[in-house]
Amino acid sequence: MNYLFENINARNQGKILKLLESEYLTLPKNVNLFTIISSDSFLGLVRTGKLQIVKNDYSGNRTIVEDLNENAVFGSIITNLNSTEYEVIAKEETKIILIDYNRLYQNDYSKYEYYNEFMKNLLKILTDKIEERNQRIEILTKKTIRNKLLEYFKMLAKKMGTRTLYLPFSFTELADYLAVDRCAMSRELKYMKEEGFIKISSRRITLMY
Amino acid sequence: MNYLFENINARNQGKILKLLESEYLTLPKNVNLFTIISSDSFLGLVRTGKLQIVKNDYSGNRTIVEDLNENAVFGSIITNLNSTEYEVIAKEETKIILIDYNRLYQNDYSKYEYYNEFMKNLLKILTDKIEERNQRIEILTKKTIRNKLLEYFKMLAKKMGTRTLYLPFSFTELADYLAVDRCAMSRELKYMKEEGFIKISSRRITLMY
DNA sequence: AACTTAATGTTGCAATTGCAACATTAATGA
DNA sequence: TCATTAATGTTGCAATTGCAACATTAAGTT
Repeated sequence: MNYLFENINARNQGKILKLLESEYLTLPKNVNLFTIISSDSFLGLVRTGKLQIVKNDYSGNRTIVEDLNENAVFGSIITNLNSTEYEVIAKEETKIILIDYNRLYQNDYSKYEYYNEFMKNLLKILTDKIEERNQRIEILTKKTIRNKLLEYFKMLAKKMGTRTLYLPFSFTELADYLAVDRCAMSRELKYMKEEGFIKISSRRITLMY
Repeated sequence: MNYLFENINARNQGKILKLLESEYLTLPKNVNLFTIISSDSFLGLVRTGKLQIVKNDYSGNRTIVEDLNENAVFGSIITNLNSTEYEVIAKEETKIILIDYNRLYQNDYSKYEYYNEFMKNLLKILTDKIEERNQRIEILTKKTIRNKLLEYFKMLAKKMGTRTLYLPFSFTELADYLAVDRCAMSRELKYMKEEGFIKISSRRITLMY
């Protein structure tokens, strides 16, 4: 995964963080970031731990918008957090850095040679995010649960380079990701097993085609 | 819409374009960019005209991936074009600039004060693209055609600030965008009209709720 | 270990949808 | 203008799906 401070030494990292008025924060497990801060105009970086961006819509549904691990970048620049519907939850104790992103645009830092490197890194990260979204759209565009599953498996298998893949999340979360009813998905997976298309043992799935 | 050369004067624009080994191209109407060039590692900018990125999948389906108007930015940085499945078609005579995007990452241009501005602009554009994708995902995640339509209308109405909105594309394309069967969508729109939810006259839609 | 909560599996049934086939209207171009 | 192509509208029907309700198993907590 691309890292925001790739090719920037510790000293210059420090300078950038100071320049951008960033702050360090430690989120205890299960705590929502917005119970600690109120602004959403930041660019966040996960230093250690895991976060989850969760949306609670008006009808009480809870959806995972994004899973964030070490080095992941988040914030309104990527996902609109500008609404009380969103929570940023620490899945375990998590250390983050928050950068005031208005400052990214306000000033001209071109005199600092390392700042350009930083911008290039950020660019790569955003490109990855777009790719991620495109992939999900590609999947959501399929018309049947089976085709969504197959597209998703294909993508994972390609990423891993094998016909055996490990789901990065639970079946409940997978159903969410594919935007289908969990029970209907469970049924479809059963059919696919019965037809010999796939083998499943817990989160390991083997493609037989 | 954000523009790649916002706040950069013509002279510096020229310098950037030279620095990045960009080239000018004019695409005649209905011509596919990839019949003219073969590389896909460019960052494209539409100067005048209209482009459409179209995907032809293995089963012969043709989908519009993206509509690009004046000042729009495109390329593999945003949509993966690395496959013969994709076409970049000019809907009318279109003038574009192609920038070799490997050069964006390879060199350090921080000594050029305007380059930083350019990177900031690019950042904003990518942020917009992510937002666009997030919006579509939000819509595709709805489980019924009606809810997809309502979410889409809501979004458009919000953008326009009125309860009357103009579809930016045809119903056939809308069905594509929502990833539903056109006929089924047409039926659902009929029901919504009958129930007094909306009024439709050609591409103008009025929300009655 | 005992308890609680979350995840998974299963199924009947009604609602929604895709598909196919066709009619009608609008847009395009020679 | 006339012809051709594209877009839209309509509907029956079968397939797919969401929903609800419940059983079972796994995971997490004290």
